[in-house]
Amino acid sequence: MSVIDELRWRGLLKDSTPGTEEYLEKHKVTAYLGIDPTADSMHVGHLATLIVMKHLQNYGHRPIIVIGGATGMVGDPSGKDEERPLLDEHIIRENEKALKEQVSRFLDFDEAKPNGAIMVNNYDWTKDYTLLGFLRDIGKHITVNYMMAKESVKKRLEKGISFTEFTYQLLQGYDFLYLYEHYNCQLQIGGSDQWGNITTGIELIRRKLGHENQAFGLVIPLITRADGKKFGKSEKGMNIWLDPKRTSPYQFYQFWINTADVDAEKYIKVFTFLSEDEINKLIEEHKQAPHLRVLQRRLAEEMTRMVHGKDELQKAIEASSILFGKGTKETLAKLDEQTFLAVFDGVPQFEIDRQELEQGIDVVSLLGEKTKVFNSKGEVRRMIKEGGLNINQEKVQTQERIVDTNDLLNDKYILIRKGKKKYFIVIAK
RNA sequence: GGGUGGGUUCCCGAGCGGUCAAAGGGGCCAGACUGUAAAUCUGGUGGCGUUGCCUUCGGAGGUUCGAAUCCUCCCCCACCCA
Repeated sequence: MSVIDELRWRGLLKDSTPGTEEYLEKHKVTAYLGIDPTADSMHVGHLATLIVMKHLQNYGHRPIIVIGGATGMVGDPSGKDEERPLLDEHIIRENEKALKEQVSRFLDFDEAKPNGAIMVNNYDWTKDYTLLGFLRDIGKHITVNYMMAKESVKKRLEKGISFTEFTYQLLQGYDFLYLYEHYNCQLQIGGSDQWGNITTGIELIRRKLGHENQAFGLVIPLITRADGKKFGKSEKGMNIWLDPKRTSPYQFYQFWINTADVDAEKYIKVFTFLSEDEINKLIEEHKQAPHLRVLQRRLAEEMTRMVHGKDELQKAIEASSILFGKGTKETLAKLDEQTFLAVFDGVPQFEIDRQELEQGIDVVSLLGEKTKVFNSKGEVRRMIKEGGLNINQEKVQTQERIVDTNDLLNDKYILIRKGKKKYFIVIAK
């Protein structure tokens, strides 16, 4: 099987420029993927293209990760309705460092291997380029007509697009040209929104270096959700990050566990490296007994292990079974402090004065006033009335419920649950 | 610069002197059912000392016993004309 076939059955191939498949079958190439250093961590939205890079590497091709230090300073209009804020150099450098570390978890950066991955920053070859030089060497080869025809530009003509963002595709096109010349990089990978930028690069290589120079592009489809919501966000719309400091491994695991059935079938192909046979077996198994959710479990396992490692995966599974399995007041009380904190890592925490607790406080003022777990007392009352409030896994029956030091777990914590799966911790200080 | 239509609670949007904490929809929250799913159904969705009181309808003033609703000025948005 060729790498293209592999990507195709996995649903990772949306489109590629003519001749890509044939070329990849006959040659080992160098392929590049650009990542914007807009944050100091990637999120699950970055995963799909990164995984394509890994597949390429597995098939003997060499991946280059390009940190968009320069392009990030300009801003890509693709898929954006409005002008983007610019990033300054200091932030970009900081972010680059963090991203480097993350990517090396996925790709093999072993320099000794012919297809060892490398990482570069386009700021390094762009920063000293003079305006005149750029206009003469690069701008001369591409017509404005060509640039205006791009979807990303066309969409913005009504609303307005700055010259800076208009130029973006040339800048990214130049990256491809530079990499082609210096790293023999012939393939660019991207999301489908990158098609326009990628083809500009290919066009630039051909026009500047001549027709015998072949470069290719390959884009993956937008990863969607069956319910139409944007993939890669938590219920609250927060990004699911790869950095455990931003999204705890437990939350990360839960993100995948909560995948809808139809999506799970799709995602397990896209995001894991399991074989086609194995995946088909899992899908079959899932259809036999959907309530066991083997697909979601396996997906969450594979992803958490890939991103956070075996130990963190184990902890996430344990935490989940305590929270969603037979979690009772008794099992909670048995947890030692360290395990408790690990399980509830990332759960919002609130503090309460210990002395007040010794006297006993009614739930309503504790949660609605003293700690602000809830926005108002009215909200707490409402929640109790609806039967959606639990303290240490026991349902709160009445508004008069008094909370005192007897409710403390490990003599320190009170576990609040709202609804089925929203947790809060109150800490006695 | 001229004109017209607008700015209402998280969002859209009704209200156009009292019966307005403000219809309806969306979203969100909870409950039932379930598989930590989907769909469906039910309830909730400004605050508080909750038969009541307080704050809210772009901003500031004013008229009135009483204003989201009327008047004045100002700010902002959309469209049209120059």
